[in-house]
Amino acid sequence: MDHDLDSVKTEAEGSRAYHHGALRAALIAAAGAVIAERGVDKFSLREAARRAGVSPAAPAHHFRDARGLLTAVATEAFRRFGVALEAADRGGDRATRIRSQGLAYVRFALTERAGFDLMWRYAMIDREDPEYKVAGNRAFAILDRAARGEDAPQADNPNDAAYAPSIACWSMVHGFARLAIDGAFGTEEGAAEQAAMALLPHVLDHLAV
Amino acid sequence: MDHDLDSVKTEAEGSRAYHHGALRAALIAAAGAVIAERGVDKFSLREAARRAGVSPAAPAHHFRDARGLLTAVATEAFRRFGVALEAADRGGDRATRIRSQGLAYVRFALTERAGFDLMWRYAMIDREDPEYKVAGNRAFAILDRAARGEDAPQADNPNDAAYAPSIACWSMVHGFARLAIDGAFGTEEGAAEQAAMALLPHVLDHLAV
DNA sequence: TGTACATCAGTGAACGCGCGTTCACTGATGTAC
DNA sequence: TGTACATCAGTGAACGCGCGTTCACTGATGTAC
Repeated sequence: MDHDLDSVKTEAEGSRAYHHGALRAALIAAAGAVIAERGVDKFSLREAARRAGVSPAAPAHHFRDARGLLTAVATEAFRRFGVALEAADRGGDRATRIRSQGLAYVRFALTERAGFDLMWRYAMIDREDPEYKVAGNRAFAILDRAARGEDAPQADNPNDAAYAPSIACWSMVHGFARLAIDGAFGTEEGAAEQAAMALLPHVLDHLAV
Repeated sequence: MDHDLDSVKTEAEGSRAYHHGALRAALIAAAGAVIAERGVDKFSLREAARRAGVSPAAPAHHFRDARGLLTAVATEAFRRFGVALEAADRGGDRATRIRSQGLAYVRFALTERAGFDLMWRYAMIDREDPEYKVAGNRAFAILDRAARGEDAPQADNPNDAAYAPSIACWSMVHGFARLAIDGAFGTEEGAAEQAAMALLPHVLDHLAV
């Protein structure tokens, strides 16, 4: 959770004049806050600048454009995502690890909805950005190690059928998370979380690896 | 596939003056074409009106506002979706039916990406619209009958654990479809389709019902 | 069958909005000598 | 240690844009008598 604007700003306190000091980080935090509050669709670069206490032209010195900033936000989200998956994994047999990571996957999606949304919104970010790709691949690798075991052979082609067990896990938890977020289990406040608690453990029982 | 603007327009040809004759249908078709071409995010009511050959104020006579039009588009997409699932189901045992519908689910998502996207974009549509809800529930019921068998008991609460087998299927195919659409299996032209062909059958092997 | 008139389905101009980006600029920083 | 100056990181005004919706209107349709 890094949407904490104040903490970022405080770091730079004192140099409260022309030079912000940590504007790059502050803009990423502000942009995260904007999408968390208004939704990914309603993001605006001006609003992010406004929240960072800076003129609308300032972001251009740190990010090429709005897409560049959002790509950085998505990359950070992917990193936190990887960390969350890793932290949830307490070892054990494959079935156990898959359950732990699966629950963490959905928990992250529901907790950081906006970030999770953005991570996959390729219309708004630059998927070819190297840092974004690294963060994404790293998250998948963590999931893959749990699903196929620590020393499963790595195929050359990422679409190799050998990855089917991992992709099956991934698909199921990703689908569940998306359905929950998108209101398939109810649109009322908290419905997604409730459905996750009531249904996810049983749903994961139907995953055969 | 109903994004065929011309066919709708042709119906009304002759009365080429003030009254369009079938503007409601034409607007739905035009809006479908807009999102198919530019993506859901880039939809614009004015553009849809333009394509239907009508002034930007005209849609207001048939739909409350932009959201109303998009809700109608999403509803139509959900209907076609249900039809596609039903058509794919050639009977057989549960495993067979699940495979058939699962393949159809992903095929629909990849073929009608924009419509599929919109169906779940609750920021852009009115999820409480009765027709939308009916179309959505109907599609789920079709999937549910295949996954749990024709005469499985219906629970009162749609989040009842009894539905776990259906929601497991749903999650897996939905997740796979989303990942494919969102470029997780490659961002090049046709990568999603190729991944679906190469991976989906193996992925579905990991579904235990 | 003809006519008056209400209703319906359009027009097109105008509104105000917030957006992303560009521009010429200026203040602060840091480095070379 | 002091100073000149290049570079960096900001400003704020302005640009043009396309949008959704509103408005007063008008032409076509259909219905009551």
